[in-house]
Amino acid sequence: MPRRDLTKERTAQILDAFARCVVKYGLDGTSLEQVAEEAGVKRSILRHYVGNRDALINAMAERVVKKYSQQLRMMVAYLPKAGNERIETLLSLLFQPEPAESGQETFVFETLIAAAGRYPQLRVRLREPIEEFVDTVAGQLELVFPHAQQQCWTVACGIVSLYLTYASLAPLTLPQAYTEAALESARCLVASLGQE
Amino acid sequence: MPRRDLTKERTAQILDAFARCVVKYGLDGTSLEQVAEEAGVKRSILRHYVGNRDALINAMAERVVKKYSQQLRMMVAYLPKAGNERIETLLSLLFQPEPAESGQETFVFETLIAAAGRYPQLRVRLREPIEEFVDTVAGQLELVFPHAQQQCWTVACGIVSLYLTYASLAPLTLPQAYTEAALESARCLVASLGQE
DNA sequence: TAATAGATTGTCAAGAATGACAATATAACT
DNA sequence: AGTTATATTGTCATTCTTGACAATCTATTA
Repeated sequence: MPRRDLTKERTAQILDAFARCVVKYGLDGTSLEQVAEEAGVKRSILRHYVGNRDALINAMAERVVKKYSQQLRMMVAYLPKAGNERIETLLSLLFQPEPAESGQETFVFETLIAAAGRYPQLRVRLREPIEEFVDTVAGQLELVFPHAQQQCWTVACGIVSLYLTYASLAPLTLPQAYTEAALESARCLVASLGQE
Repeated sequence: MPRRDLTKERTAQILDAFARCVVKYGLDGTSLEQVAEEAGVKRSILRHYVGNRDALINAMAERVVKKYSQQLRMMVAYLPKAGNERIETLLSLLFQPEPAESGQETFVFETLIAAAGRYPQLRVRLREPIEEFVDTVAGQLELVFPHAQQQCWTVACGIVSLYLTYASLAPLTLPQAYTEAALESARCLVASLGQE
């Protein structure tokens, strides 16, 4: 007899709006009113479905983490099976010149990381996707370089680091040479695995 | 006949306080009142010497950029003269487990970068120290590997990227293994220069 | 069609943040 | 000691932000 439950839709709608606001005004620079307006709802609706600011931030972190994990899995699924090509494709996907829609995604992610110092709940929650990222890349490397798993993990760490900087410096709009250098460095790390 | 000009002292005092506040509450999460309190002055003083929020942010960016440049120069001056040792010392200085006082410094720097999207003045101003950082590292590498300057620059980009991630993930307090992996990756990049 | 649970809107009050400016105090110099 | 330029303090009005809650609307089902 009750009415259809809109919780999921509304929540998604609001969190997406929040993400866009974070890009525009910063995590602490956005008021709930702005988020509501961006989402096209009244602030009372926001309050009803998500709650206060803390709840909003936690919910968004949860959403970002899930999306990140999904994208990662999709990327791995998309890779060709041939060994060498597989790694090269992985790298070119990570360091493609247009992070496109993923750009906002990653920016929000980095913003949350930077805020982890003040929102301790985030610290715990955000470690996981980083570890997953590194482990996934390491796993792919091990497929091609089954000897020396230790070094695969180290290189994976390096690649992820390079990628994260590449993403976090995006707001500065540095010349493309920097991106290319990041990709080149990543290739260099991979190459080091084949030499011993 | 007038009174002594305190502009420099007060400004420094206020900007340092602002930096500490940014760590605690975020760039947009700190009110001018908080900054004033942290600095131990009235808000009117802050307004008198620095101005409104935009002026405060710009002034801090200026200060951070200068400090960064200084620290970089000091670090280079401190390096031993012997070629190989020189690079190794540089790396261990960058990736030392305790970024110590530099920790806050770098965090503020990254915060400003992340905000560059919303404060276009920052975008222009913050490119410079990044470029200087890369060029300086590249210069050091060229001392040891004078052939192939192109590759020195690429590797320098990689090292700086690794360092920045290492610094930006600090709020997550990841296991030390990640730091070590970053250092190891940096060494690996340097090693690649000696092989051709 | 009537009942119900949930969606949606509106409004109010308390508090925080900021900008502006008047007023006072004080060090330095003649 | 008096003058002067600057330091410092205090306060007011305006706007923004948020939390709370009452009131209304509407889809769904019996």
